[in-house]
Amino acid sequence: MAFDPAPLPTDPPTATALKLFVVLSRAVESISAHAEASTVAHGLTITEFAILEALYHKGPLLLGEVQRKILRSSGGITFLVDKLETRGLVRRTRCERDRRARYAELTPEGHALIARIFPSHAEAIRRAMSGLGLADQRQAIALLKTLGTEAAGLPPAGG
Amino acid sequence: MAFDPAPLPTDPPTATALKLFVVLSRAVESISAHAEASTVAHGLTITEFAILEALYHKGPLLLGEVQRKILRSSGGITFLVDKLETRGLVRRTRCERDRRARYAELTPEGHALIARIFPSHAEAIRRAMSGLGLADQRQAIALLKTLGTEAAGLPPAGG
DNA sequence: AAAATATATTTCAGTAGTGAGACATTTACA
DNA sequence: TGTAAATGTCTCACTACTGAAATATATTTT
Repeated sequence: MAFDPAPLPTDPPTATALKLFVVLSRAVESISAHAEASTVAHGLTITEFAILEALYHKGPLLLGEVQRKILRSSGGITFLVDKLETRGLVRRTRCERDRRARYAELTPEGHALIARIFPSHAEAIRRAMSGLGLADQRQAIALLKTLGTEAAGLPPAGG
Repeated sequence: MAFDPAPLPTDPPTATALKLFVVLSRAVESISAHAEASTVAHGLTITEFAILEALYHKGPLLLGEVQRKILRSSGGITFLVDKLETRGLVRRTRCERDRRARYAELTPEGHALIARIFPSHAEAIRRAMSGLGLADQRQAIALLKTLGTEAAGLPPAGG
C-alpha cells in the first residue's frame, strides 16, 4: 500500500541545482554547529552573540539596523535587547535626530565580554573551515557571493 | 561613552574563514527564501515540505530516520508528523522488526500533493541558483561537499 | 498648518521547534 | 536466562523567535 520512491529530476540544470542546495545546506549546518558551540560555551545564543558582535565591530546601531542585519521581525530585537540589557551587556540610548528611534550600544561589561570571547569564536570558525585551503576558500567566497547576490535580486517564484 | 568599533582580524586564514562564513550564511538565506516561498504558497512550512519530500523520494521511513535527516529533536518529529497526520497527508504504520518503532508514509492525498508541488519547487531552486552557470555550480558543489564533510568530522572547539 | 502617510519601536498572542525525562522494547553481556 | 544498557517514540515545559496590531514621532501632501 506504500508508494514506490519517486525518482529525482535528472535534467542537468535542475539536478545540479538541487544537489547544490543540499550540500550548501549541509555545509552551513556543520559550520554553524561549530559556531554555536563556541558561543553557548560562553552563555550566549548565536543570535545574542551576533548582536554583541555587530555592536563590537560597528559601534552603536539603531535597533532597526540591528534587526535588519540579524532577524526578520522587529519584535524579536526588542525581546533580545531586553534580555541583553537585563544582563547588563547592552544599553539603549536615545537618538537625537529621531525621537522614535533608539540606539543599542555595548556597556563596558558587554564590551569586555565580547572582546574576550570573539577571538576564540573566530578561531572556531577558522578551524571549521580548515577542510579547504586558502585558495579554495577564496574561490568558494567568489562563487557564493555571486550566488547569494543574484538570488537576493530575483523576484520570488510564482508557483 | 560609546566604544570605538573594533577591527576585524586581518591574518589571512582567519579573515578569509570569517568572510566565507558570512557569504555562506547569506547565500543560504537568499536561496532558502526562494525555497520557502515556493512551499508556503502551497500551505506547507519548509520542514513539513521536507518531510513529505523525504517520504516521496525514499518511500516509508522510520520516524527516527526522518528526524535525523531533518531535525535535532525527536519531540519535533512527533509534533510535525502529528500535524501532517491530522491533515491526512501522512500516516504511521507499525514496524514488524521492532515494535518500538513506527514508519511514516505518505497517504494517497499526501502523495498527490507532493507529486503536484515538487516540480515547481525544483524549478524555484533552479531559478534561485541561476546566478551561477552549470560548471560553476559543479565547482561549488565540490568545494561545499569537502567543506561540510570536514567540518562535520571535526571535534567541537574547546573555547 | 492640518491631514494623511510612513517609519521606529513595543506589545502580545501564536508557532515551530528544543531538550529532558518517561515508557516500551530490544540488544548485549554476565 | 536475567539484568543492564541502549534505542525509538512520546510527553511536556520551555525558548526563541514571527507577525500583526498599537503607539509615538516624522515626513509629505494639500
